Amino acid sequence: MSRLDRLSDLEAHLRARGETTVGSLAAALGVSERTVFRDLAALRARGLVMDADPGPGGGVRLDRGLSPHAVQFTLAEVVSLWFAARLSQGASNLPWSGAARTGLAKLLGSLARPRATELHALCRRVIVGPPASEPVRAGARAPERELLGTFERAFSERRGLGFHYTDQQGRQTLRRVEPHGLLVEPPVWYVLARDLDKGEPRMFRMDRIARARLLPDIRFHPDFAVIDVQVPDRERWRPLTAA
Amino acid sequence: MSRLDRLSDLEAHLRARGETTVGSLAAALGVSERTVFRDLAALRARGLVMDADPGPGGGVRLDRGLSPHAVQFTLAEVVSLWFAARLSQGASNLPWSGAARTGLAKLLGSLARPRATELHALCRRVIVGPPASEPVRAGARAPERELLGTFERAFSERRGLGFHYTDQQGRQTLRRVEPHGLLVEPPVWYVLARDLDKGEPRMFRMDRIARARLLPDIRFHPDFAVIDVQVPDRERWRPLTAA
DNA sequence: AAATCCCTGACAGAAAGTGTCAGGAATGTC
DNA sequence: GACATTCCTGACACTTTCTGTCAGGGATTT
Repeated sequence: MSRLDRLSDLEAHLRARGETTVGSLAAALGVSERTVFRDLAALRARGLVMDADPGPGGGVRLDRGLSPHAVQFTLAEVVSLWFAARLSQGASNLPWSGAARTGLAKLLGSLARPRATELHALCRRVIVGPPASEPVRAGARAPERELLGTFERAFSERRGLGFHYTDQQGRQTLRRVEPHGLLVEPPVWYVLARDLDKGEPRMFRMDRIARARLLPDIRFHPDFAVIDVQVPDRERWRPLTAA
Repeated sequence: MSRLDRLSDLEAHLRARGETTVGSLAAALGVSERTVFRDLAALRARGLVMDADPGPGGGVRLDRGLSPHAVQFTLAEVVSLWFAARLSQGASNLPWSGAARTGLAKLLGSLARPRATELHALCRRVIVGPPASEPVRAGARAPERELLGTFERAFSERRGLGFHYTDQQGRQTLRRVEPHGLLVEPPVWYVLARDLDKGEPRMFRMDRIARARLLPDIRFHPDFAVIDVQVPDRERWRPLTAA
Protein backbone atom coordinates (compact mmCIF):
# COMPACT_ATOMS: atom_id res chain seq x y z
CA MET A 1 0.00 0.00 0.00
CA SER A 2 1.53 3.25 -1.11
CA ARG A 3 1.69 6.29 1.04
CA LEU A 4 -0.84 7.98 -1.22
CA ASP A 5 -3.41 5.28 -0.68
CA ARG A 6 -2.70 5.18 3.00
CA LEU A 7 -3.32 8.90 3.32
CA SER A 8 -6.76 8.72 1.75
CA ASP A 9 -7.43 5.63 3.79
CA LEU A 10 -6.48 7.51 6.92
CA GLU A 11 -8.74 10.36 5.94
CA ALA A 12 -11.59 7.93 5.42
CA HIS A 13 -10.98 6.43 8.83
CA LEU A 14 -11.06 9.86 10.41
CA ARG A 15 -14.28 10.74 8.65
CA ALA A 16 -15.91 7.47 9.53
CA ARG A 17 -15.04 7.15 13.19
CA GLY A 18 -15.80 9.94 15.56
CA GLU A 19 -12.63 9.84 17.56
CA THR A 20 -9.74 7.43 17.62
CA THR A 21 -6.33 7.08 19.11
CA VAL A 22 -3.22 7.10 17.06
CA GLY A 23 -2.50 3.59 18.27
CA SER A 24 -5.68 2.14 16.81
CA LEU A 25 -5.13 4.01 13.57
CA ALA A 26 -1.63 2.62 13.35
CA ALA A 27 -2.99 -0.88 13.85
CA ALA A 28 -5.71 -0.36 11.27
CA LEU A 29 -3.29 0.96 8.68
CA GLY A 30 -0.54 -1.47 9.48
CA VAL A 31 2.17 1.07 10.15
CA SER A 32 3.92 2.43 13.20
CA GLU A 33 2.48 5.18 15.33
CA ARG A 34 5.24 7.50 14.30
CA THR A 35 4.17 7.16 10.70
CA VAL A 36 0.58 7.88 11.61
CA PHE A 37 1.70 11.11 13.22
CA ARG A 38 3.58 11.99 10.08
CA ASP A 39 0.53 11.23 7.98
CA LEU A 40 -1.68 13.30 10.22
CA ALA A 41 0.73 16.19 9.78
CA ALA A 42 0.50 15.73 6.02
CA LEU A 43 -3.29 15.83 6.14
CA ARG A 44 -3.18 18.95 8.27
CA ALA A 45 -0.82 20.53 5.79
CA ARG A 46 -3.36 19.78 3.10
CA GLY A 47 -6.00 21.72 4.95
CA LEU A 48 -7.83 19.17 7.08
CA VAL A 49 -8.67 20.55 10.49
CA MET A 50 -8.60 18.20 13.41
CA ASP A 51 -8.64 18.37 17.15
CA ALA A 52 -6.38 16.28 19.29
CA ASP A 53 -6.91 15.77 22.99
CA PRO A 54 -4.17 14.39 25.16
CA GLY A 55 -4.74 12.24 28.16
CA PRO A 56 -6.86 9.19 28.80
CA GLY A 57 -10.04 9.24 26.76
CA GLY A 58 -8.38 11.58 24.32
CA GLY A 59 -7.67 11.03 20.68
CA VAL A 60 -7.79 12.57 17.26
CA ARG A 61 -11.01 13.88 15.80
CA LEU A 62 -11.68 15.41 12.43
CA ASP A 63 -13.42 18.73 12.60
CA ARG A 64 -16.24 18.11 10.20
CA GLY A 65 -18.15 21.02 8.76
CA LEU A 66 -14.98 23.04 8.66
CA SER A 67 -14.07 20.94 5.75
CA PRO A 68 -14.09 22.39 2.36
CA HIS A 69 -17.16 24.16 1.21
CA ALA A 70 -16.61 24.95 -2.40
CA VAL A 71 -15.75 28.53 -3.14
CA GLN A 72 -17.20 30.26 -6.12
CA PHE A 73 -15.08 33.01 -7.56
CA THR A 74 -16.05 35.51 -10.19
CA LEU A 75 -14.04 35.73 -13.32
CA ALA A 76 -12.66 39.11 -12.36
CA GLU A 77 -11.56 37.83 -8.98
CA VAL A 78 -9.65 34.95 -10.43
CA VAL A 79 -8.09 37.18 -13.05
CA SER A 80 -6.97 39.67 -10.47
CA LEU A 81 -5.46 37.02 -8.23
CA TRP A 82 -3.79 35.33 -11.13
CA PHE A 83 -2.48 38.62 -12.29
CA ALA A 84 -1.24 39.69 -8.90
CA ALA A 85 0.66 36.46 -8.47
CA ARG A 86 2.14 36.73 -11.91
CA LEU A 87 3.17 40.30 -11.41
CA SER A 88 4.75 39.81 -8.04
CA GLN A 89 6.50 36.72 -9.26
CA GLY A 90 8.10 38.73 -12.00
CA ALA A 91 8.95 41.66 -9.78
CA SER A 92 10.76 39.75 -7.07
CA ASN A 93 11.39 36.15 -6.35
CA LEU A 94 8.90 35.30 -3.70
CA PRO A 95 9.47 32.55 -1.22
CA TRP A 96 5.94 31.21 -1.46
CA SER A 97 5.87 31.33 -5.23
CA GLY A 98 5.49 27.58 -5.50
CA ALA A 99 2.41 27.69 -3.34
CA ALA A 100 1.12 30.59 -5.39
CA ARG A 101 1.34 28.47 -8.50
CA THR A 102 -0.52 25.54 -7.04
CA GLY A 103 -3.08 27.85 -5.51
CA LEU A 104 -3.71 29.50 -8.81
CA ALA A 105 -4.00 26.17 -10.51
CA LYS A 106 -6.66 25.22 -7.99
CA LEU A 107 -8.34 28.54 -8.56
CA LEU A 108 -8.50 27.86 -12.26
CA GLY A 109 -9.68 24.34 -11.60
CA SER A 110 -12.51 25.59 -9.42
CA LEU A 111 -14.17 27.27 -12.33
CA ALA A 112 -16.65 25.53 -14.54
CA ARG A 113 -15.31 24.23 -17.80
CA PRO A 114 -16.44 26.92 -20.25
CA ARG A 115 -15.37 29.71 -17.91
CA ALA A 116 -12.05 28.03 -17.22
CA THR A 117 -11.04 27.85 -20.84
CA GLU A 118 -12.28 31.35 -21.34
CA LEU A 119 -10.24 32.55 -18.41
CA HIS A 120 -7.22 30.58 -19.47
CA ALA A 121 -7.33 32.21 -22.85
CA LEU A 122 -7.70 35.61 -21.23
CA CYS A 123 -4.81 35.02 -18.86
CA ARG A 124 -2.50 33.98 -21.61
CA ARG A 125 -3.31 37.20 -23.42
CA VAL A 126 -1.99 39.31 -20.58
CA ILE A 127 1.75 39.77 -20.65
CA VAL A 128 3.63 41.23 -17.75
CA GLY A 129 6.82 42.96 -18.66
CA PRO A 130 9.42 44.94 -16.72
CA PRO A 131 8.31 48.25 -15.26
CA ALA A 132 8.11 51.12 -17.68
CA SER A 133 10.99 53.56 -17.97
CA GLU A 134 10.72 56.86 -16.14
CA PRO A 135 9.84 59.10 -19.11
CA VAL A 136 7.05 56.76 -20.14
CA ARG A 137 5.83 56.34 -16.61
CA ALA A 138 5.41 60.06 -16.08
CA GLY A 139 1.88 61.15 -16.65
CA ALA A 140 0.57 57.67 -17.28
CA ARG A 141 -2.58 56.66 -15.53
CA ALA A 142 -3.86 53.22 -14.75
CA PRO A 143 -6.54 52.16 -17.21
CA GLU A 144 -10.12 52.65 -16.20
CA ARG A 145 -11.94 49.62 -15.03
CA GLU A 146 -14.67 50.18 -17.57
CA LEU A 147 -12.23 50.26 -20.46
CA LEU A 148 -10.61 47.10 -19.26
CA GLY A 149 -13.97 45.39 -19.04
CA THR A 150 -14.58 46.24 -22.66
CA PHE A 151 -11.35 44.58 -23.65
CA GLU A 152 -12.21 41.60 -21.53
CA ARG A 153 -15.44 41.21 -23.45
CA ALA A 154 -13.71 41.70 -26.77
CA PHE A 155 -11.30 38.89 -25.91
CA SER A 156 -13.87 36.44 -24.69
CA GLU A 157 -16.38 37.16 -27.43
CA ARG A 158 -13.73 37.55 -30.08
CA ARG A 159 -15.11 40.79 -31.36
CA GLY A 160 -13.48 43.79 -32.92
CA LEU A 161 -12.96 47.06 -31.09
CA GLY A 162 -13.33 50.67 -32.10
CA PHE A 163 -11.92 53.62 -30.17
CA HIS A 164 -10.50 57.12 -30.39
CA TYR A 165 -6.74 57.21 -30.06
CA THR A 166 -4.44 60.12 -29.34
CA ASP A 167 -0.93 59.42 -30.57
CA GLN A 168 2.36 60.84 -29.33
CA GLN A 169 2.03 63.91 -31.53
CA GLY A 170 -1.40 64.61 -30.10
CA ARG A 171 -3.26 63.70 -33.25
CA GLN A 172 -6.58 62.07 -32.61
CA THR A 173 -7.75 59.28 -34.91
CA LEU A 174 -10.49 56.69 -35.01
CA ARG A 175 -9.22 53.12 -34.89
CA ARG A 176 -10.74 49.75 -35.59
CA VAL A 177 -8.70 46.87 -34.22
CA GLU A 178 -8.64 43.16 -33.52
CA PRO A 179 -7.34 42.98 -29.92
CA HIS A 180 -4.87 40.18 -29.31
CA GLY A 181 -3.46 40.80 -25.86
CA LEU A 182 -2.42 43.17 -23.14
CA LEU A 183 1.09 44.18 -22.25
CA VAL A 184 1.73 45.54 -18.80
CA GLU A 185 4.79 47.53 -17.93
CA PRO A 186 3.66 48.92 -14.59
CA PRO A 187 1.98 51.28 -14.40
CA VAL A 188 1.57 51.55 -18.14
CA TRP A 189 -0.76 49.30 -20.08
CA TYR A 190 -0.69 48.55 -23.78
CA VAL A 191 -3.12 46.85 -26.08
CA LEU A 192 -1.54 44.52 -28.60
CA ALA A 193 -3.83 44.54 -31.58
CA ARG A 194 -4.08 44.36 -35.31
CA ASP A 195 -5.17 47.60 -36.89
CA LEU A 196 -7.94 46.53 -39.25
CA ASP A 197 -7.64 49.55 -41.51
CA LYS A 198 -3.87 49.58 -41.81
CA GLY A 199 -3.65 45.79 -41.71
CA GLU A 200 -0.66 45.91 -39.38
CA PRO A 201 -0.05 44.94 -35.77
CA ARG A 202 0.18 47.91 -33.43
CA MET A 203 0.60 48.73 -29.77
CA PHE A 204 -1.81 51.20 -28.18
CA ARG A 205 -1.25 52.79 -24.81
CA MET A 206 -4.42 52.40 -22.82
CA ASP A 207 -4.36 55.84 -21.26
CA ARG A 208 -4.53 57.31 -24.76
CA ILE A 209 -7.60 55.32 -25.67
CA ALA A 210 -11.03 56.93 -25.35
CA ARG A 211 -14.59 55.88 -26.01
CA ALA A 212 -13.87 52.23 -26.71
CA ARG A 213 -16.75 50.05 -27.82
CA LEU A 214 -17.28 46.69 -29.43
CA LEU A 215 -17.78 46.47 -33.18
CA PRO A 216 -20.91 44.42 -33.71
CA ASP A 217 -20.08 43.27 -37.21
CA ILE A 218 -16.52 42.06 -36.78
CA ARG A 219 -15.63 38.69 -35.31
CA PHE A 220 -12.38 36.78 -35.21
CA HIS A 221 -11.61 33.31 -36.25
CA PRO A 222 -13.01 31.09 -33.49
CA ASP A 223 -9.72 29.72 -32.38
CA PHE A 224 -6.68 31.57 -33.42
CA ALA A 225 -3.31 31.06 -31.85
CA VAL A 226 -2.40 32.72 -28.60
CA ILE A 227 0.65 34.62 -27.55
CA ASP A 228 2.86 32.49 -25.40
CA VAL A 229 5.65 34.64 -24.06
CA GLN A 230 6.55 35.65 -20.55
CA VAL A 231 8.44 38.88 -20.95
CA PRO A 232 7.99 40.35 -24.36
CA ASP A 233 10.61 41.86 -26.52
CA ARG A 234 8.95 44.98 -27.80
CA GLU A 235 10.84 44.92 -31.06
CA ARG A 236 10.09 41.34 -31.84
CA TRP A 237 6.48 41.11 -30.83
CA ARG A 238 4.60 39.21 -33.47
CA PRO A 239 0.86 39.30 -33.98
CA LEU A 240 -1.40 36.34 -33.57
CA THR A 241 -2.07 34.30 -36.64
CA ALA A 242 -5.37 32.74 -37.47
CA ALA A 243 -5.29 28.98 -37.17
CA MET B 1 7.56 20.26 -3.99
CA SER B 2 6.59 16.88 -2.75
CA ARG B 3 4.99 14.25 -4.89
CA LEU B 4 1.78 14.73 -2.98
CA ASP B 5 1.62 18.42 -3.81
CA ARG B 6 2.58 17.77 -7.37
CA LEU B 7 -0.23 15.31 -7.83
CA SER B 8 -2.88 17.74 -6.68
CA ASP B 9 -1.21 20.40 -8.77
CA LEU B 10 -1.39 18.13 -11.76
CA GLU B 11 -5.03 17.44 -11.09
CA ALA B 12 -5.73 21.15 -10.88
CA HIS B 13 -3.93 21.69 -14.17
CA LEU B 14 -6.03 19.02 -15.80
CA ARG B 15 -9.19 20.56 -14.45
CA ALA B 16 -8.22 24.04 -15.54
CA ARG B 17 -7.05 23.42 -19.04
CA GLY B 18 -9.23 21.61 -21.46
CA GLU B 19 -6.58 19.50 -23.09
CA THR B 20 -2.83 19.50 -22.78
CA THR B 21 0.16 17.53 -23.83
CA VAL B 22 2.34 15.68 -21.41
CA GLY B 23 5.25 17.84 -22.48
CA SER B 24 3.60 21.06 -21.41
CA LEU B 25 2.51 19.49 -18.15
CA ALA B 26 6.05 18.36 -17.50
CA ALA B 27 7.29 21.88 -18.11
CA ALA B 28 4.63 23.35 -15.86
CA LEU B 29 5.37 20.98 -13.03
CA GLY B 30 9.12 21.06 -13.43
CA VAL B 31 9.61 17.33 -13.84
CA SER B 32 10.39 14.99 -16.69
CA GLU B 33 7.74 13.64 -19.00
CA ARG B 34 8.27 10.15 -17.67
CA THR B 35 7.31 11.35 -14.23
CA VAL B 36 4.19 13.01 -15.57
CA PHE B 37 3.15 9.71 -17.07
CA ARG B 38 3.71 8.05 -13.74
CA ASP B 39 1.66 10.73 -12.01
CA LEU B 40 -1.13 10.40 -14.54
CA ALA B 41 -1.18 6.69 -13.86
CA ALA B 42 -1.44 7.44 -10.14
CA LEU B 43 -4.38 9.78 -10.71
CA ARG B 44 -6.08 7.17 -12.85
CA ALA B 45 -5.53 4.64 -10.11
CA ARG B 46 -7.24 7.03 -7.74
CA GLY B 47 -10.34 7.10 -9.86
CA LEU B 48 -9.87 10.05 -12.18
CA VAL B 49 -11.05 9.26 -15.66
CA MET B 50 -9.24 10.82 -18.57
CA ASP B 51 -9.05 10.46 -22.27
CA ALA B 52 -5.76 10.48 -24.12
CA ASP B 53 -5.43 10.97 -27.83
CA PRO B 54 -2.20 10.10 -29.59
CA GLY B 55 -0.89 11.91 -32.60
CA PRO B 56 -0.54 15.56 -33.51
CA GLY B 57 -3.24 17.66 -31.93
CA GLY B 58 -3.74 15.01 -29.32
CA GLY B 59 -3.24 15.25 -25.59
CA VAL B 60 -4.66 14.37 -22.22
CA ARG B 61 -8.12 15.46 -21.19
CA LEU B 62 -9.89 14.98 -17.91
CA ASP B 63 -13.37 13.54 -18.05
CA ARG B 64 -15.16 15.92 -15.76
CA GLY B 65 -18.23 15.04 -13.78
CA LEU B 66 -16.85 11.66 -12.83
CA SER B 67 -15.26 12.72 -9.58
CA PRO B 68 -16.34 14.85 -6.63
CA HIS B 69 -14.54 18.10 -6.52
CA ALA B 70 -14.02 20.67 -3.84
CA VAL B 71 -11.51 23.45 -3.81
CA GLN B 72 -9.32 23.23 -0.83
CA PHE B 73 -6.44 25.58 -0.35
CA THR B 74 -3.53 24.98 1.91
CA LEU B 75 -2.42 27.67 4.28
CA ALA B 76 0.70 28.30 2.27
CA GLU B 77 -1.34 28.79 -0.86
CA VAL B 78 -3.61 31.34 0.69
CA VAL B 79 -0.66 33.16 2.22
CA SER B 80 1.12 33.30 -1.08
CA LEU B 81 -1.93 34.60 -2.91
CA TRP B 82 -2.66 37.13 -0.24
CA PHE B 83 0.92 38.17 -0.26
CA ALA B 84 1.15 38.42 -4.01
CA ALA B 85 -1.92 40.60 -4.13
CA ARG B 86 -0.59 42.80 -1.38
CA LEU B 87 2.80 43.14 -3.00
CA SER B 88 1.53 43.91 -6.45
CA GLN B 89 -0.98 46.33 -5.04
CA GLY B 90 1.81 48.25 -3.40
CA ALA B 91 4.07 48.12 -6.42
CA SER B 92 1.63 49.39 -9.01
CA ASN B 93 -1.98 50.33 -9.09
CA LEU B 94 -3.75 47.38 -10.51
CA PRO B 95 -6.94 47.69 -12.46
CA TRP B 96 -8.53 44.63 -10.91
CA SER B 97 -7.49 45.48 -7.38
CA GLY B 98 -11.06 45.66 -6.16
CA ALA B 99 -11.74 42.17 -7.38
CA ALA B 100 -8.52 41.03 -5.78
CA ARG B 101 -9.76 42.21 -2.42
CA THR B 102 -13.08 40.43 -2.65
CA GLY B 103 -11.38 37.36 -4.00
CA LEU B 104 -9.02 37.29 -1.06
CA ALA B 105 -11.92 37.73 1.30
CA LYS B 106 -13.52 34.65 -0.20
CA LEU B 107 -10.25 32.83 0.05
CA LEU B 108 -10.03 33.63 3.73
CA GLY B 109 -13.65 32.64 4.14
CA SER B 110 -12.98 29.26 2.62
CA LEU B 111 -10.64 28.41 5.42
CA ALA B 112 -11.83 27.01 8.68
CA ARG B 113 -12.25 29.56 11.44
CA PRO B 114 -9.19 28.79 13.58
CA ARG B 115 -6.93 28.63 10.58
CA ALA B 116 -8.34 31.89 9.27
CA THR B 117 -7.40 33.74 12.43
CA GLU B 118 -4.01 32.06 12.41
CA LEU B 119 -3.54 33.14 8.83
CA HIS B 120 -4.75 36.61 9.57
CA ALA B 121 -2.20 36.91 12.33
CA LEU B 122 0.53 35.62 10.06
CA CYS B 123 -0.42 37.98 7.27
CA ARG B 124 -0.38 40.99 9.50
CA ARG B 125 3.15 40.13 10.53
CA VAL B 126 4.42 40.43 7.00
CA ILE B 127 5.17 43.97 5.95
CA VAL B 128 5.77 44.90 2.37
CA GLY B 129 7.93 47.92 1.89
CA PRO B 130 9.41 49.67 -1.14
CA PRO B 131 12.07 47.81 -3.08
CA ALA B 132 15.52 47.84 -1.56
CA SER B 133 18.09 50.34 -2.70
CA GLU B 134 20.68 49.19 -5.18
CA PRO B 135 23.63 48.79 -2.79
CA VAL B 136 21.52 46.68 -0.46
CA ARG B 137 20.03 44.68 -3.28
CA ALA B 138 23.40 43.65 -4.66
CA GLY B 139 24.36 40.20 -3.54
CA ALA B 140 21.16 39.58 -1.68
CA ARG B 141 19.47 36.29 -2.18
CA ALA B 142 15.88 35.35 -1.65
CA PRO B 143 15.38 33.48 1.61
CA GLU B 144 15.31 29.73 1.46
CA ARG B 145 11.94 28.17 1.69
CA GLU B 146 13.06 26.03 4.58
CA LEU B 147 14.18 29.03 6.58
CA LEU B 148 10.92 30.79 5.93
CA GLY B 149 9.00 27.74 7.02
CA THR B 150 10.86 27.86 10.31
CA PHE B 151 9.79 31.45 10.83
CA GLU B 152 6.25 30.56 9.89
CA ARG B 153 6.24 27.95 12.58
CA ALA B 154 7.83 30.28 15.09
CA PHE B 155 5.05 32.80 14.46
CA SER B 156 2.17 30.41 14.63
CA GLU B 157 3.51 28.50 17.61
CA ARG B 158 4.87 31.61 19.27
CA ARG B 159 8.25 30.11 19.91
CA GLY B 160 11.69 31.60 20.15
CA LEU B 161 14.29 31.23 17.45
CA GLY B 162 18.01 30.58 17.49
CA PHE B 163 20.35 31.11 14.55
CA HIS B 164 23.83 32.05 13.47
CA TYR B 165 24.07 35.58 12.17
CA THR B 166 26.79 37.23 10.14
CA ASP B 167 26.71 40.99 10.56
CA GLN B 168 27.91 43.68 8.18
CA GLN B 169 31.47 43.43 9.47
CA GLY B 170 31.47 39.70 8.84
CA ARG B 171 31.42 38.76 12.50
CA GLN B 172 29.45 35.63 13.18
CA THR B 173 27.40 35.43 16.35
CA LEU B 174 24.81 33.15 17.84
CA ARG B 175 21.46 34.85 18.38
CA ARG B 176 18.36 34.00 20.32
CA VAL B 177 15.37 36.08 19.32
CA GLU B 178 11.64 36.48 19.66
CA PRO B 179 10.47 36.93 16.05
CA HIS B 180 7.80 39.59 15.62
CA GLY B 181 7.42 40.04 11.90
CA LEU B 182 8.92 40.07 8.45
CA LEU B 183 9.83 43.09 6.43
CA VAL B 184 10.11 42.73 2.69
CA GLU B 185 11.95 45.17 0.54
CA PRO B 186 12.22 43.10 -2.61
CA PRO B 187 14.33 41.13 -2.99
CA VAL B 188 15.68 41.59 0.50
CA TRP B 189 13.95 40.13 3.52
CA TYR B 190 14.35 41.16 7.13
CA VAL B 191 13.27 39.59 10.35
CA LEU B 192 11.94 42.01 12.91
CA ALA B 193 12.69 40.51 16.27
CA ARG B 194 13.63 41.13 19.83
CA ASP B 195 17.12 39.97 20.69
CA LEU B 196 16.59 37.98 23.86
CA ASP B 197 20.18 38.35 25.06
CA LYS B 198 20.55 42.05 24.36
CA GLY B 199 16.94 42.76 25.25
CA GLU B 200 16.55 45.11 22.29
CA PRO B 201 14.58 45.03 19.06
CA ARG B 202 16.71 44.31 16.03
CA MET B 203 16.42 43.75 12.29
CA PHE B 204 18.12 40.73 10.78
CA ARG B 205 18.67 40.27 7.08
CA MET B 206 17.48 36.83 6.14
CA ASP B 207 20.30 36.05 3.77
CA ARG B 208 22.73 36.46 6.65
CA ILE B 209 20.93 33.97 8.84
CA ALA B 210 22.11 30.40 8.99
CA ARG B 211 21.06 27.28 10.80
CA ALA B 212 17.84 28.65 12.23
CA ARG B 213 15.88 26.44 14.57
CA LEU B 214 13.14 26.75 17.11
CA LEU B 215 14.00 27.16 20.75
CA PRO B 216 11.94 24.55 22.54
CA ASP B 217 11.99 26.25 25.92
CA ILE B 218 10.96 29.77 24.95
CA ARG B 219 7.40 30.76 24.26
CA PHE B 220 5.75 34.13 23.88
CA HIS B 221 2.81 35.61 25.55
CA PRO B 222 -0.24 33.99 23.93
CA ASP B 223 -1.63 37.14 22.49
CA PHE B 224 0.61 40.05 22.18
CA ALA B 225 -0.06 42.99 19.96
CA VAL B 226 0.65 42.84 16.28
CA ILE B 227 2.33 45.25 13.98
CA ASP B 228 -0.21 47.15 11.98
CA VAL B 229 1.57 49.23 9.43
CA GLN B 230 1.56 49.14 5.69
CA VAL B 231 4.90 50.61 4.75
CA PRO B 232 7.27 50.79 7.65
CA ASP B 233 9.50 53.64 8.57
CA ARG B 234 12.72 51.88 9.34
CA GLU B 235 13.76 54.48 11.88
CA ARG B 236 10.53 54.40 13.78
CA TRP B 237 9.83 50.72 13.83
CA ARG B 238 8.68 49.76 17.28
CA PRO B 239 8.68 46.29 18.72
CA LEU B 240 5.59 44.43 19.72
CA THR B 241 4.45 44.81 23.29
CA ALA B 242 2.91 42.11 25.34
CA ALA B 243 -0.76 42.69 25.94
C1' DA C 1 2.16 9.92 41.18
C1' DA C 2 1.06 7.23 37.63
C1' DA C 3 -0.97 6.23 33.43
C1' DT C 4 -2.50 7.60 29.03
C1' DC C 5 -2.13 10.10 25.06
C1' DC C 6 -0.48 13.64 21.61
C1' DC C 7 3.65 15.19 19.52
C1' DT C 8 8.57 15.95 18.03
C1' DG C 9 13.54 15.05 16.99
C1' DA C 10 17.38 12.02 15.40
C1' DC C 11 19.23 8.34 12.82
C1' DA C 12 20.07 4.28 9.95
C1' DG C 13 18.17 1.06 6.87
C1' DA C 14 14.41 0.31 3.56
C1' DA C 15 11.49 1.74 0.05
C1' DA C 16 9.95 4.64 -3.28
C1' DG C 17 10.58 8.18 -6.51
C1' DT C 18 13.21 10.17 -10.54
C1' DG C 19 15.75 10.93 -14.92
C1' DT C 20 17.73 8.87 -18.84
C1' DC C 21 17.53 5.79 -22.44
C1' DA C 22 15.18 2.71 -25.45
C1' DG C 23 11.36 1.31 -27.86
C1' DG C 24 6.28 0.36 -29.29
C1' DA C 25 1.72 1.87 -31.03
C1' DA C 26 -1.69 5.12 -32.77
C1' DT C 27 -2.71 9.26 -35.34
C1' DG C 28 -2.21 13.04 -38.48
C1' DT C 29 0.56 15.51 -42.27
C1' DC C 30 3.05 15.86 -46.46
C1' DG D 1 4.69 5.64 -47.74
C1' DA D 2 7.75 8.45 -44.94
C1' DC D 3 7.74 11.44 -41.17
C1' DA D 4 6.58 13.97 -37.09
C1' DT D 5 3.83 14.04 -33.06
C1' DT D 6 1.95 12.04 -29.09
C1' DC D 7 0.66 8.58 -25.62
C1' DC D 8 2.67 4.90 -23.12
C1' DT D 9 5.77 1.25 -21.01
C1' DG D 10 10.05 -1.12 -19.43
C1' DA D 11 14.72 -1.13 -17.41
C1' DC D 12 18.36 0.62 -14.68
C1' DA D 13 21.28 3.50 -11.84
C1' DC D 14 20.88 7.19 -8.82
C1' DT D 15 18.68 10.11 -5.48
C1' DT D 16 15.32 11.24 -2.42
C1' DT D 17 11.96 10.17 0.68
C1' DC D 18 9.89 7.23 3.81
C1' DT D 19 9.75 4.20 7.80
C1' DG D 20 10.64 2.09 12.29
C1' DT D 21 13.05 2.46 16.41
C1' DC D 22 14.47 4.94 20.22
C1' DA D 23 14.27 8.86 23.23
C1' DG D 24 12.01 12.45 25.35
C1' DG D 25 8.59 16.49 26.34
C1' DG D 26 4.03 18.17 27.54
C1' DA D 27 -0.97 17.87 28.63
C1' DT D 28 -4.75 15.58 30.83
C1' DT D 29 -7.15 12.26 33.63
C1' DT D 30 -7.28 8.94 37.41
